Formats: sequence, structure tokens, C-alpha cells
Amino acid sequence: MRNHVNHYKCPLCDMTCPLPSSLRNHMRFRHSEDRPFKCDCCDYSCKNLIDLQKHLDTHSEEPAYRCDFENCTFSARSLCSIKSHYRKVHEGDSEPRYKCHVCDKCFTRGNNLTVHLRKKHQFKWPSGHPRFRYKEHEDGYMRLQLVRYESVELTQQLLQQPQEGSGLEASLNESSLQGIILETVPEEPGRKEEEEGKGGEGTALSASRDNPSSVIHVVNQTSAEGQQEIVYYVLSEGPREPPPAPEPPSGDIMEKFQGIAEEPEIQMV
DNA sequence: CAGCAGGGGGCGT
DNA sequence: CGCCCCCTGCTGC
Repeated sequence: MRNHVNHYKCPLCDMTCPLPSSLRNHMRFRHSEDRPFKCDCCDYSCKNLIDLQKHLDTHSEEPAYRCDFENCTFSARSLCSIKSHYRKVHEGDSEPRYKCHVCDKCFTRGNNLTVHLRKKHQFKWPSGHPRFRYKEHEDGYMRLQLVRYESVELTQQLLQQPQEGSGLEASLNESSLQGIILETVPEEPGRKEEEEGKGGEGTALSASRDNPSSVIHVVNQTSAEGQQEIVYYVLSEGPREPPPAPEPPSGDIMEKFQGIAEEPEIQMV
């Protein structure tokens, strides 16, 4: 929920984590083939006990979970099925909660929205982020999280990707955004110096000198299938040192971005 | 073909 | 644990 900066980058992929412990976890789950938890009944093995227990439920003949609502006889083999049943049937919560931020179509489940975003709007996952994240907005709808906080190393890497000259404003005026926006905050001073001459080709659109709050960077790249794909990144030149206050500004970045899409003036903080 | 939903797995928190 | 992934069958336009 809380905005944070991922300072710790995985040496083996583009993943960035906010803490060393979370990076350690990531490396264990992502880059280790060690699966110490093995199923006695089949070939299944996994990396933690909870996943093994979930798997064991699938072997039981009788549904392992029952709805505990009075007089309800619903049962299922997975806990998440029970929970979704309870929400839908006993709490009357069947309204679609996930909304496409491009065409406003609503979906009952996040993964169905994911399919929609990928098939209809050609959204891609940036390298190192093999999933979308959805964020609840003030209107109660879950929408694609367009902004993430990443490390400087990721920024450098993005800047090294091949780019084509494509007007930012033209791209923004096309209502279909085909990428994910990453907001990048520099690391603490002293580690790496500002890179000069970052490829230079003018696809970056900088805010005014007086308010160097952000740079929006549009990367056009070609996928393995030869398809053209566009990824938007927001490179923030935020404070040089970590904000002392634990309270982030938490302005609604989505709203700000939508403002950008309609106004030529770019003001991101 | 698009959306819905159940089942099962991966993995970040 | 919770969120999101894939796979898959069903349904309706």
C-alpha cells in the first residue's frame, strides 16, 4: 500500500526489492531450483510448506473446505473458492471490481482483466515484472497500477535500450496506452554519478528546469515476434535523499497521469 | 471471440 | 496469506 523505493536490485534479473530480506526471498523463490517440499502422492514439489499444503488439498477426495455460513452446504477443494463463494453468495458482493483504465470495461476478476489488457490493449510486462498489479482507487475500483518505484540500475538499463524517435505527445494522445509506467527515484548520492549523454535521442520529455521533478521516457522496442511495443517510463528526479517523513505525499498519481494525457503541460511530482 | 469462473500453482509480503 | 498467473470449459453475443 505504502509508496516505497526499491533500492535493492537482484543481480540475476531486473527485479528490485525494498529490503535485503525481500531480495533474499526473491532470489530463493525465483532463482533457486531447490524444492525441498515434496508430495508423497505425486511428483509435485515446491519451495514452501504452504504451497505443499495447498497442493495436498487437491488430492483429497472430499472437499477439504466447507462454507461456515448457517445452513450453507457449499464446499470446495480450495480455500480461495470458499472465500469467493462467501463474498459472492453471503455478502452479495458480486459487482465487478476490476476496471480497465483504458476503456472502462469492468471485470469480476483481476486475471480476466489481465487477459483483456494483454489481448485488447497489447499491454506488456516490463522485464523483471512478470505480472500486473492492481491498485484500489477512491471509487472502489481496482485498476492497473501504472507507476512503480524502481532502482537507479533499472533506469540505466532502460536508457540503454534501443529507442526510436516517437513524439511523446502524439503517443499520449492515442488513448490506448500500451505500456507500464515506472517511476524511478535515484539512489542515495555517492554511489553512481549521473550519466551523461544517455543515448540522447529526444524521446525524453523533461519538465521545466525550475521544477525538474520528472522525465517521461517513451521506449519503443521490438519484441521477439517482431511486434512493435511501447513502454512508458517515468523517470523521476526526486529528492536526493530519502524522504525523512514516513508519510509519503501519496497524491493520486493516476489522476495526475490522466491529467497529463489531456494537458500538454506536464507536471508530475 | 470475449468474458466468466473453477481449479491449481508461483511467489511477494 | 493474498494476489496474480495459467489452463480450461461454459456461455452468450
